[in-house]
Amino acid sequence: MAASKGARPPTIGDVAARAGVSPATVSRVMNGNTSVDEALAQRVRAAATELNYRASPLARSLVLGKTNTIAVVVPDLENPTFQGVLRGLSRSAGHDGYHVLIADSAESITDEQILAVETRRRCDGVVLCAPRMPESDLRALLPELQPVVLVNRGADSSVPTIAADYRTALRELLELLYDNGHRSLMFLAGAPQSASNAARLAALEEFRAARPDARVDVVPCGVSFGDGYDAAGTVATGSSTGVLAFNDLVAMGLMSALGELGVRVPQDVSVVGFDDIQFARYTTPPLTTASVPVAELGEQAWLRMRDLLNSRRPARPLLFRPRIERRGSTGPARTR
Amino acid sequence: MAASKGARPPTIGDVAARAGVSPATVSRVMNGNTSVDEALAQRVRAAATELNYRASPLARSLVLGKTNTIAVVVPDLENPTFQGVLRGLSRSAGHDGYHVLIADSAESITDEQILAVETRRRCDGVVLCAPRMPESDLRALLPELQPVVLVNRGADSSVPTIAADYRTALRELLELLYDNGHRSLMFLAGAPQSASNAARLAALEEFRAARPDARVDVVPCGVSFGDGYDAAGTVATGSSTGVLAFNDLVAMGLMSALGELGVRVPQDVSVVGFDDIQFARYTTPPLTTASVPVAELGEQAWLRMRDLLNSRRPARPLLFRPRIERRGSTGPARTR
DNA sequence: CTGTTAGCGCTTTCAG
DNA sequence: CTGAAAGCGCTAACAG
Repeated sequence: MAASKGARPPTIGDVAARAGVSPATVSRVMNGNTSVDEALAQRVRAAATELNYRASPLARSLVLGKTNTIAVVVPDLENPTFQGVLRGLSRSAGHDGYHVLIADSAESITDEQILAVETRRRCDGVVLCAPRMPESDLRALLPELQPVVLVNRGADSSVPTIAADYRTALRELLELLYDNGHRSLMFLAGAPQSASNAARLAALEEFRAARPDARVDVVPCGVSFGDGYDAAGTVATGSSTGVLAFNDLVAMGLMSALGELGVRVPQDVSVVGFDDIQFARYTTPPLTTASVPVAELGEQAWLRMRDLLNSRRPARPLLFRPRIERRGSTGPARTR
Repeated sequence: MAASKGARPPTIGDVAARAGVSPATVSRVMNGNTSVDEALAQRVRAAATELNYRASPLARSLVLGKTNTIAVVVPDLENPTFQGVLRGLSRSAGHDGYHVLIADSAESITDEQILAVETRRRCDGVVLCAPRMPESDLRALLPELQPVVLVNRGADSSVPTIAADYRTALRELLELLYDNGHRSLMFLAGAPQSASNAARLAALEEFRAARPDARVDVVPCGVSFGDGYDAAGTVATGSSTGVLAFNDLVAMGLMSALGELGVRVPQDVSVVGFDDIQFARYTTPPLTTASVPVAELGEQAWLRMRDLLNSRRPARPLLFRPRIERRGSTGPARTR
């Protein structure tokens, strides 16, 4: 048996002693350096196995100058988007032998920066999801964080970016409603300072320019289920026949409250969401939405990070084009 | 300005040189050791600020023998339960200045153990969520992982455990249906080997013993939306008036498919879920379920871990009693 | 091919 | 109160 009670883990010295060689030789064997006599190598491996030896990642990291760990900082672990990014990132990084340190800033924008810097020092790079961080703060932060990959948020071209094309997707959702005869639309906006909200507003502008006969009201709302629920009154009393929720959560909250108010979807009002979270296809009616492949975002973020870590030039910035999922929550416009 | 292009981070030596003191003194100042002359301390702090110096966590960890990091290993980051545990854990550990390393075993039971051991070495302890790991493997693993906290799974009393009381909660759901006149019940079972499935089956046994006039069929199903969806046929053609889904996901999938089949909930069949995930209250009809405070599970896991790390005797094992949320998906039994 | 030596960046006796 | 020196566990020249 190896480890007994409270025993400190065996060191490379222990293995060396047991195998009757120097620590350097043990190191060579453990790292697959072939320039070691096979007989010796055998002895070393045997000793290592008997002692259940594993090199201390800490010590290796210190001398190698790399931790084999990356950090991901997210504003909110409760948000399905970041959960998906984390999942994709964690899986693909793990696949390449990398570990993931997670930093949840709990929406605190000030903490976020400190957190990012502090976390950065414990690992080899950081994947940053910071949709609300002011542009200027971000610029100041980025150099300190390198290597860094940005998710769902642009910067100068010096830092790799993975993002979903919120603008184009919302534009397509607007067109979908328009094609169904809707001329009076309502957009339930998310966090005013967020990058993805800005992208959506840009889509609105494009749409207004292209479709002067349509009208789109912007109503401040929020990003959560409850926010959508609370917006039902505004929707019910308004004259819009089509509502674009900031995301699926908002759309689901809205539909739920609409149902209680006796407003029928899609007969009375069409509703579209955004993200295509796991539950969107199972609401009643199933939600029309733009499908954002969040796990792939995370996966691609890792691929970029991996390039950076290997001092390869990272692949070009990726702008995922969400797929429009047309389901039961949208239908022809009805005169109200 | 401090850091310029590609500059390596300043070391304690750099600060010492700039302040005209020894590294030891810098160390003392940075660690709040008061036995340093205030004038010197000022100079050191000034130098540190100018250089934007921060002690390398890596080097500190090596010499201090602690990383200020814990790991959490989960079988699946897609599962809302583990997402919640992670969230609660991350927030509360972060609050105490600890970092969280995440290991997603992607349901691979073999990898899980290797992953756990490997991850353990990079940090000070691990919170283990391993509902499917065979008992014997777990016992063998635990000593290597110490300090360790177990979530939703018991072990000998030597290791702190946080769990939800699945048995009692399912028992209460069974009684709820019984009290509504249901005598023919169906349980859609989850992963056969999982600890929480076993707890639910135990509840079934209790119920059968206490209510001999009721009948409960166990149907293998699964844990996901799709699994519930696929079970609708069995439910629709069966004679049960009440269905207990393994969890909310399954219940939602089931209700969705039931709707398509023209089976009304709760008029034709009552459905209960389990977990009370964020969306459960917004399904149509809203889902009756047992509310498991997943984030609190994570939070309490951290509290236990913190005790362990400070070599305090951890607080007693915690068994969260889920709260029954009675909503619209359950009603009086109907003769079928 | 293998051992010796010198660090990685920090903390901590131990002297002075 | 402060500095010199040793060492956390490992790897990477550099000799032999």
